[in-house]
Amino acid sequence: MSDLHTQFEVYLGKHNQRYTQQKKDIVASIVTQVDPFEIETFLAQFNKDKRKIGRATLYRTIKQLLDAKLIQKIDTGNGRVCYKYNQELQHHDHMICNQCGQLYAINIEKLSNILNNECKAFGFTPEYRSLHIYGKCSNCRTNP
Amino acid sequence: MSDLHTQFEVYLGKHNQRYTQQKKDIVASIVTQVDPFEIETFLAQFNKDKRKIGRATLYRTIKQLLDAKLIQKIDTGNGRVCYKYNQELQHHDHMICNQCGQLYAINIEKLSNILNNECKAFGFTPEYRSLHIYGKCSNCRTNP
DNA sequence: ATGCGTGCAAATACTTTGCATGCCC
DNA sequence: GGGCATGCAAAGTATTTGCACGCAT
Repeated sequence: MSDLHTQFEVYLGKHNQRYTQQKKDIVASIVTQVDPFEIETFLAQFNKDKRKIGRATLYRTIKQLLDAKLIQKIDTGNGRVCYKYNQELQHHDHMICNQCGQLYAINIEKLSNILNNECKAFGFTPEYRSLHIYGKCSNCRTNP
Repeated sequence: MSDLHTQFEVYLGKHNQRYTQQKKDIVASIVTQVDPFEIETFLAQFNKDKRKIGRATLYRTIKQLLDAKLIQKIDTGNGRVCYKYNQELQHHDHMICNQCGQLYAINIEKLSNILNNECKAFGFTPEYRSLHIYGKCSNCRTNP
């Protein structure tokens, strides 16, 4: 049983929603997707091997997974959209190279404390964060 | 002359694109938009007062502004999309309430230093960042 | 039996593109 | 005059929704 299953089950439980067979199938398929996937491709591939599933159901499940922050929506900027399994839920901090597009996960110890304090001072209760730093990685700086 | 004009002009110059009257009009209108705006609303409002502008031109300009990181695309998650002027290019830090969707800008002094140091240690040259903290704002916590 | 979840199809929203025309260098 | 930018309309893509039906409690 992969983590995604468990995490999604917890989420659904909290929201009084059922973990149906369709949702289980979708999740099982998502964990096998290494790269970001598009809805139509996913659907086609899914309906070829497995029991059929409706587009609406997929979108509804995707929406819940997004809400649970278990997957991520990626807007490619050319009118296409894809979704990606958020493998490391604990690492929301990333450096992204503007040149080669490579994504590096970082883990800044002190950050959580600082941010929690800031939020507290504001009366805001933090639950989740996403930090993206864009720039140039060492590779691209030395071999432009 | 607002900053956005200048910054966009620089961007267009770098990319050998012209800063046409239409683009100037669009930019002039964007800087007056306090809140995130939707394309259709923007277009309707625009074409009421000012010289007419085509939807395609707006989208093409929006794309360039996005690429220049001068505006930001926001996916509300209910099938609607809006765009927002990145007022303070230095301030990308926001708290976003998961319940009411309200966006609060924050300014954490120490953050830039810490992040710069982290990146430096990694050989990464930072240029721009976006920090989003999701949670619950004080309003929604007291009036759920 | 009740109610949530599903699947279909239609509706809606968003974005890009081909092409003719216009404008700037 | 050449070439990029615009505007229109149409095409393409993405996502939501109404409704009837099914399945689990």
